[in-house]
Amino acid sequence: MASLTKDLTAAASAAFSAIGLEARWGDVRRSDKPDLADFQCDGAMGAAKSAGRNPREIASEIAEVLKAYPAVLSAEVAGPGFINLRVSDAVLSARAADILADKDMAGGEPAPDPQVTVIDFGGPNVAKPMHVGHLRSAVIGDTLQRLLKFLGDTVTSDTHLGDWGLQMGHLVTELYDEQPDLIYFDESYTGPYPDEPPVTIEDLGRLYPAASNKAKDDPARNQRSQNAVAELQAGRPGYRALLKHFINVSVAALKVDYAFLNVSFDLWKGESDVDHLIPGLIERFCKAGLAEESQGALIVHVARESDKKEMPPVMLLNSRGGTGYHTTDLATIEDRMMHMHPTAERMLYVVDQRQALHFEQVFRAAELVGLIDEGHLEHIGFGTVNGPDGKPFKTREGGVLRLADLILITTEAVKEKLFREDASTGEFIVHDGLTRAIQEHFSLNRKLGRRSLAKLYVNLMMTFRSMRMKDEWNVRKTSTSFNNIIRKSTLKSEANAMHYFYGLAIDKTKSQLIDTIVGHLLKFNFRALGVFDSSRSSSIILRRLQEYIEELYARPIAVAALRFADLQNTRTTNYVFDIERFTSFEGKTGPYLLYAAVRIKSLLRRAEADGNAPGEIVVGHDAERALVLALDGFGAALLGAREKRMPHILCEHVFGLSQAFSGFYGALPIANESDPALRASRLALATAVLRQLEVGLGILGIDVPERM
RNA sequence: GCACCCAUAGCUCAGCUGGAUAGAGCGCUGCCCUCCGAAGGCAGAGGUCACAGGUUCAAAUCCUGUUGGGUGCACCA
Repeated sequence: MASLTKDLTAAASAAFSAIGLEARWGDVRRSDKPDLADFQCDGAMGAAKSAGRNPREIASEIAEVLKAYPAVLSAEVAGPGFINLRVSDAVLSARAADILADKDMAGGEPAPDPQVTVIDFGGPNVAKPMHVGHLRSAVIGDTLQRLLKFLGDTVTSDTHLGDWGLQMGHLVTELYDEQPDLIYFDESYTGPYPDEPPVTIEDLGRLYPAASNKAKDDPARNQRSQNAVAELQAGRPGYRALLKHFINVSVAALKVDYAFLNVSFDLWKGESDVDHLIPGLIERFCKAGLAEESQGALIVHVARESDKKEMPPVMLLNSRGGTGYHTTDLATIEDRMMHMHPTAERMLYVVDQRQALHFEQVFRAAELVGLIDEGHLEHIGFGTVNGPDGKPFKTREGGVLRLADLILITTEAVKEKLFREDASTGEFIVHDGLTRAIQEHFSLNRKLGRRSLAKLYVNLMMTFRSMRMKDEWNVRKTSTSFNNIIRKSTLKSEANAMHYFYGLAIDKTKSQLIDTIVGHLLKFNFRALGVFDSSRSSSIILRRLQEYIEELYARPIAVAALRFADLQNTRTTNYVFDIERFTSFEGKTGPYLLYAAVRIKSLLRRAEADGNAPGEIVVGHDAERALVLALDGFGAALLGAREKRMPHILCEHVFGLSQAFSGFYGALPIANESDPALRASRLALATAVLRQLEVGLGILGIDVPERM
C-alpha cells in the first residue's frame, strides 16, 4: 500500500481527468489546518482559472467523486475552492500496520527511476589537512549516497582526492630542501624505492604551508614547484614514488576523520589516477576541432551566444604543458563512462558552491566532446560554514579550523553537557541516561556493588587530593567547594583524608557514587587517570569507564550533533556554526533526536520485560492520528530529498516525526496503559515510529544507541 | 565592471512548480513529574516576509527596479 498522500493524489487526479481537466490539479498534501482536515487539495482553483470555470463548482464535483472513495471519510469544499479531506481511523490504523510490517523501507517507497549514479566528493587535498569545509562535502555526499542507495539507485561514491597539481610540486620541492639526500631525488637511481614513507602526516601538514607561503612572494620558488609538477606529470620515477607515499600517508589520516563521521567511500580515487587518459582525451578534443591554442595554452571555448555571464574557456593544457583540474575532471568523466560496470548514467559533484563556474565549464566541455549526454552531470553545491561573525569559519588565530579539531571540540562540548555541578555542595549531577548506561554497562560485565564503588570513589578523591597538593592541575578548573574540601587543614594527613572521604562515601547511594565519580572524570577530562597506578583494579575500572563514556556514549552524540547540524540546513545556503547550539540536547538537534529514539527503545524494553507485546493497531485518539499522518509522510520526504538532492527535507521529516511522537507520549500512556488492547496497539505504534526513526536517521548517517 | 546567490519573529532557520489566520527551534511568560527517560509536554506573547512598483480572484512565493550582505570571474585545485 502506497502512502495515503499518494493514494489520495491518485484518486483526485483521476477525478480531475474524468471531468476533462488536467490530472496535475489533483495534487493532495497534508492539511495546513489539522483542525479542519487531514489532507487538502487546492487544484480546483488553478484548474478553474485555466478552464474558465467557477472554482467552487469544480471543487464540489471533485469532492463528490472523492467521497465515494473508500479511504475518504469526508470531502468538504471550503473558501474559494479548497477541498478538505478527512480519512477514517480505520484507514489510518491500516496504514500504520502497513508501515510497521514494512521491514525494508519503514513506509518509504523506492524511486520510480533508479539510475547508475556516481557521487564525487570533490576530494580533500592530499597536501592540506581537512578543514571545516570538508565536513559539508563529506556529510552531504554521504547522506546522498545512503539516500539514493536506499531508494534503489546504483551508487558508487568516490572521494576524488586532490593529488595532482602545484600542491604536489610544493611538497616535492619543500621535502627536497629539507632532505636533499633522499633516494627519491637521485635521478640516476632506477629503483625500487622503499616501502616505508619518508614523511608523516604531520610532515605533510607542515611542508605544504611552508612552501606555499614562500612561493607567494618568491616567483623563483614558485617556478621550482611548477617545474617539479611538470617533471612529476612527465613521469619522473622518484617523484612518482613520492606521490604514492604522499597519497598513502594522507589517505590513512583521512580515513580516521571520515570514520568518525560515519562516512565511507567505494572508491578512493584521485586526480592522478586518470593521468594516463589525458593524452587521449586531448587528442579527442583536437580531433573534434574544439581545442585551440591561446597564449601558449590549449583551451576549449565553452561560451554560448545565450550566455549572460562571462564564460571563460576550459584549459586543457597550461602554457607549461601541465594539466589542472579542468583536465583531470574531464578525464575522470571519461574514465567513469568507459570503465565502470554498469556504465554510469549520472554524476553528482558534492562540492562548495563557489566552484559553480568551474563545473559549468567542465560540464559543457564534456558534453561538447560527447563524453556524456547533456544534463547528466550535476553540481551539488553547498554554502560555507561560517563563524559567529557570518564569515567563513576561522580559528582564533585566523587559520582554517581542521576537521580533526572540530570533531575534538564537538566531543568535548558533548561531554560538558553530560554533567552539571551542584553549586552548594560541589557534587556532580550526571545526566540520568549516562548513569543508567553505566550501571547497565557494569552490571553486564561485572558485579560492581556499592562497596567497590565507594572504594573507587575514595581512590579517585585521594588521587585528586595528591594532585591538588602537588599543584598538578589548575585550581580554576576545580570547583570551589571541592577545592575548599581538599584544602581543609585536617586533610593534610593522608590518613585523615582517607577517613574523611570514606565518611562521604558511606552516605551516598550507588547512583550518587557513580555520578560523583563520572562527574569528576568528565570535569577533569580524565586527566587524573594518567597518575593512577595502572596495576590497581580501580584504575582498570576507571579506564573502562573512560572508554565507555567516550566511545560508546559521547561519540555517537557528537556524530549526531555534527551531522544533523550540517544536514538540517538548506544545502545551498551558508550556515553559522554554533557548537553550543548543535550539541544542545534541547531543540532541533541531533542529540534531541537520539533522545527521542532512545526513549522509545527504553519504553519498549520495559514493556517487553513486563511481558507486554505489540498488537493490532487501532487508532482513535487525536495524538495517534497525528502520529500516523506524520509516519505517512516518510515516502514523500525521501523522494523529495532525492529529487532535489536536499537532505534537510529528510531532517524536517525526522524531526517532525519525533515531535509527533513526543506529543503522543505526553498525551497518552503507552507501556503503562491498563487496557491490554490499547496498550498493544500503542506499543505497535511506538515500534513503527522507532523503526522509521532509525531508518531515517540511518540515512542521515546517525546511529541510535541503546541508551544515552 | 559583469554575473550568480541571499534578505522571513529578539536570535538561528523552514516555507518559494502562487492558495485559507506565514511555520519550527532557541530565548521569554505560565502550567504539567506519588505516573512509561521532564534532555520532555501543553498553552501564550512575539512578523509592514529588506524596500518600491507590476501580474493575479489570490504574492513570502512569479516579473521589474532599488538598497544591503555574500561569492565568483583562464595557467592553485
